[in-house]
Amino acid sequence: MDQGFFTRVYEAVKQVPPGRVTSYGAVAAAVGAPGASRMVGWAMNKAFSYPGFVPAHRVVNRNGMLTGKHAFPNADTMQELLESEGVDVADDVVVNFNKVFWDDFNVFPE
DNA sequence: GCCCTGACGGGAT
DNA sequence: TATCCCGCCAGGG
Repeated sequence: MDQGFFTRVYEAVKQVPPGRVTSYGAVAAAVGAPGASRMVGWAMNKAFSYPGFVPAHRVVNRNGMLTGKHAFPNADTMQELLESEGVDVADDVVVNFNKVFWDDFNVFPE
């Protein structure tokens, strides 16, 4: 049941628990599209149009940098949300990214 | 229906 | 180790 590539990405991102962050590549691989990290970011941009809450702010690039903060109402919203969940962010970059990194996705059976 | 862009990632230099 | 270039897939003009 192909609900759409984006939907699959949203479901994966929604699996990320608060206080934890993941990378686009990890999500892409989780949905069965390793390398399509760009698609993940593109989907996140549309995440606000998706019903339900998609923690797009918990998805950063592999450097831990908040590259998508511009997609939020305010450029600081993404950072504020992360800090609010216990994720330390400094200069648009997740501190201790290696510690808060989360990739225990529930792999989809296809 | 073609071309370009886009919240990235990895390999090569 | 840092920087550059190419490739992923889908959407929009």
